[in-house]
Amino acid sequence: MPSLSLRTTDLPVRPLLPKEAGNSDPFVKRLQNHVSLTPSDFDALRAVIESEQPVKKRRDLVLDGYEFCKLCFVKDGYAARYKLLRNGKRQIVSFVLPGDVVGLPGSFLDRAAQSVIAVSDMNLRVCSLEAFVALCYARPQFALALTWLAVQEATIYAEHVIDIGRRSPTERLAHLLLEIHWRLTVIGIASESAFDLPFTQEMLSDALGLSVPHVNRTLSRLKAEGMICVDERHITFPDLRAIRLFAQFQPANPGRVPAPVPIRRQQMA
Amino acid sequence: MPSLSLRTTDLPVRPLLPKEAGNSDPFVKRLQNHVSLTPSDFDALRAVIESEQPVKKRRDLVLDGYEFCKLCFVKDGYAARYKLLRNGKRQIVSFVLPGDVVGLPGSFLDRAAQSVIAVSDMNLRVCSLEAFVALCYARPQFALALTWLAVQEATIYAEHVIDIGRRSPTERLAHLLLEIHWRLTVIGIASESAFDLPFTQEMLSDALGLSVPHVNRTLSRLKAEGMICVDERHITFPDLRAIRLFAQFQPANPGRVPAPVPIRRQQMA
DNA sequence: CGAAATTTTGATCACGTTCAACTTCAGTGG
DNA sequence: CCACTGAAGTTGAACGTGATCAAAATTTCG
Repeated sequence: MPSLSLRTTDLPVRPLLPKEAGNSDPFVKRLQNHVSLTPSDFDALRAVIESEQPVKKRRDLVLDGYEFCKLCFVKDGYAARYKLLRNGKRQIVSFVLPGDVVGLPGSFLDRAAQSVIAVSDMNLRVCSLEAFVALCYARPQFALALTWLAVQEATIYAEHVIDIGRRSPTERLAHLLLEIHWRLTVIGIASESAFDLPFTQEMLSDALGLSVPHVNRTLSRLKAEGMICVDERHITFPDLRAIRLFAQFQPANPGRVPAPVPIRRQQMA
Repeated sequence: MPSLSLRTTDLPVRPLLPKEAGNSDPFVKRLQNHVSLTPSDFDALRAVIESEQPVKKRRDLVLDGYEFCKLCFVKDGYAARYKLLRNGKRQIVSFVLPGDVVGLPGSFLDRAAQSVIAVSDMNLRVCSLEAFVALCYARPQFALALTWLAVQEATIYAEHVIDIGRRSPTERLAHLLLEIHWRLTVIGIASESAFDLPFTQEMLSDALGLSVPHVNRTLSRLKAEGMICVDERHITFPDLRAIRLFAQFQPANPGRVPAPVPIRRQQMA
């Protein structure tokens, strides 16, 4: 059984959230999609980060059923949230990309409801939930940004429910590929109509509720119909609009948090 | 096409969040599962509520693709979040129970990603997202409570993904019934091992990604195996532990928000 | 290089959909 | 009071999709 939790004392502390973090760090980038952060906010955020953790491919980061109370901001690398069932089947609930938070939602529950496994080598920035909550009390914009992230998470899950429940296998796969592409675009590591798929067909099948052979055939079908081109793991959409229409994909855009208007002025409006 | 949004001027304003709200209102009850609220907090919450809205059965509260920027706290009644697909199929993403928030997650996006329809007559307490956010800036505990609610929402969705993706129809249906039972228990309108199901088999089928006849047969199967008893819409679990084990149902318990420790003391710990 | 993981292809079959008919029941108006 | 309507639940027969199992081809990695 893989070890339960990250031991934050494993490694010497490295430079955390370097000065140019505003531009480079994918988590910060996502925060800034929702709220404006002052230099002082950056300092405060930097202060709650305990350590930077490298993680090896195939390591479990969170284990279903165990308590986990860290927030890990993914600096780079990929992971998957999944649940193993009694019958041996596995359902992948969502893919974790750079800028995502491992421990959202797991760390908010008394015990995690799913496991999270690294599907590539990763680098995480770790902080305790307690410290982050303290930050939220001091600077409510972080609490609101966190709400927005949680909402975005929920929205993605909702689309997965729709995919698996009622979309045909081709639509389903197309939709998932478009989702991944979109999320990679947001953090700036995909071009406008192509991306490198970091997941195997087995993972796709466990995410889509299909069998591996069927995912393979469905992938071929998308290729044959000219909706995608595949070279190794590099996926290109020859006509992005067309495939988005086909899969009914709408990028879910959680807007910005309304500005912190003083209550008094707001009541006048 | 049903009308887009609640017009908050339709009706004279009724008494909002009555004094005994602390005990009776299901939304307040859920908030208090996560944070402690002072009388002053109650006043502030009451102040952001614009109106109380009755809604008729079968009315759409939110329409997929349109902007919606209210938060509606469900006082009583039931609703369903769903998406209509091109092929005419419908996927229900989640059921909305008393104490839930219509507009979570819809109102946080530039345009709602799903529709919400009332499946019974309902009563809602409405406030604007903007006003609630202002409240969150002034009193961060509301922002954190909101985060916790969003996380809980995401957790429920994740279970739906697992249901639909990899659980057998019987497990799936059992799991959904247990989820509804559990959520009704939390707000105090279900007994320990029985509840009144507010949804039709057609809705269950659209939530589970199954056909209506199959839901019917699956329901019969659960009855035949003695896992549930059904009288009209009243469901009883003769052996709650057994069926929870069978469906691998774990009530997801989003704990309390860590107390607002002053930063200084926290660093000493 | 050898071993393991991943992708690809094929044949068979079970499960759940589809379609259709029928029942029951509540509400409504003649 | 009864006929009519529409919603909800129930049952059966036929069909098709996608799972399952198996094996080979290919790639990745230690």
